[in-house]
Amino acid sequence: MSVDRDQVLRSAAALLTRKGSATMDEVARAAGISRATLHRHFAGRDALVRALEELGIQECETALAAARLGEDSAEEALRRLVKEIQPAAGLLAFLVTENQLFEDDAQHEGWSRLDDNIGALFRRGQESGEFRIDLTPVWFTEALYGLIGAAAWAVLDGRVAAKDFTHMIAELLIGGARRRVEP
Amino acid sequence: MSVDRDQVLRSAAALLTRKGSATMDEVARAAGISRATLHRHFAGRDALVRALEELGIQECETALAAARLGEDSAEEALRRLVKEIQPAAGLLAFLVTENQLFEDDAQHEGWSRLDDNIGALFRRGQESGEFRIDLTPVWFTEALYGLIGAAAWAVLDGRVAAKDFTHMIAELLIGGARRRVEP
DNA sequence: ACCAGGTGAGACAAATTTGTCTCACGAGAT
DNA sequence: ATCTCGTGAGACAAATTTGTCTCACCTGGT
Repeated sequence: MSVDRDQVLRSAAALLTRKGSATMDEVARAAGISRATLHRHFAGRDALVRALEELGIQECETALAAARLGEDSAEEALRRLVKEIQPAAGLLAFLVTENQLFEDDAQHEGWSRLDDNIGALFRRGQESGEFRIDLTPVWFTEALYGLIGAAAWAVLDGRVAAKDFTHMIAELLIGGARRRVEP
Repeated sequence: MSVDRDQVLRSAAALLTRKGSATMDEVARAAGISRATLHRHFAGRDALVRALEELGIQECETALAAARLGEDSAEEALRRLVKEIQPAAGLLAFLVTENQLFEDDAQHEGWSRLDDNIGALFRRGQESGEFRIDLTPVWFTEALYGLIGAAAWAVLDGRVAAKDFTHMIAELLIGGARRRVEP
């Protein structure tokens, strides 16, 4: 029976998210295949990580497209983005810790495209008066990534409920911790 | 001349934050010492990581003590905490990615102590009416760690200015992205 | 001058991981 | 029934990393 490449990547992501130092053998066993087969599909560990990077970027781009960042208010668009990106959160949490991907000067073009699109969303929110202007869109973007990673880890460890994922991130990012006075 | 153990740990943290897969040889060279000397001070890679964990916990505890989390408003205390914890941010960013530290059931007791203290701060803010109650103290705590890590990485990559560290984290965490209407 | 302690450089074996290969097996197609 | 393709299992060498050891050197104190 032929191996489902996508399923292998997803189980690899799940394992590597928990244990970034997992060997090719462990990755193979986690996917339920032999190391030989894993090597037939991915030339080596580098190729595997690169494939995971591709998958992560692709899932993020899908999420961005589905979130229609240019429509409605920036706040609503941001909530949609967080909701749509949740399935990719675990993979994303792994990729951001894989600093091997960023240590060489030539990082994947997909990340800058994503950064630009998300940054543009925050900029739109600032220009429309929704968002504060004393924090930069770049920081908002980085903070979004950081919160997604933190939430993914907290869910994995069982410290917070998975169903609260979207609410936790979006509410904190948009409204912060301060109690809002009823209008 | 005797080696400054603390300085070795700090340079190791700086290197491992950028490249988590650095070998003992690279760590030694980064510290300006030989691999033999590095081994004389830290029995192996595990011992080195554990020592970094100890250092990180200790620095966080120092920061917590200096921030006097029980005094003034929770918001003011939180701002002090972020400010005091900034020197440990890089080390912290490395430690949270070192999931080796958490994969065994017996994690360092120091982390739970820190979590408890920080969680208590957020709970105090909720009970005093400063902070919203639809997000849990646990999530606030995780989000703080996530934002600290994200900020540390962004500063390392030059995407944001180091001098904005405290302001970025505290403002986003406390006030969120939404523009506040003048009272 | 002498000594003691700490260090650097290098050699070495052991352990681990990786990449490649061969061979046998089994499911599905013809 | 036969063929073919993909897979599992295992062997194997190469590369990497680690841990340990020895020896020479240097510096500070006596």
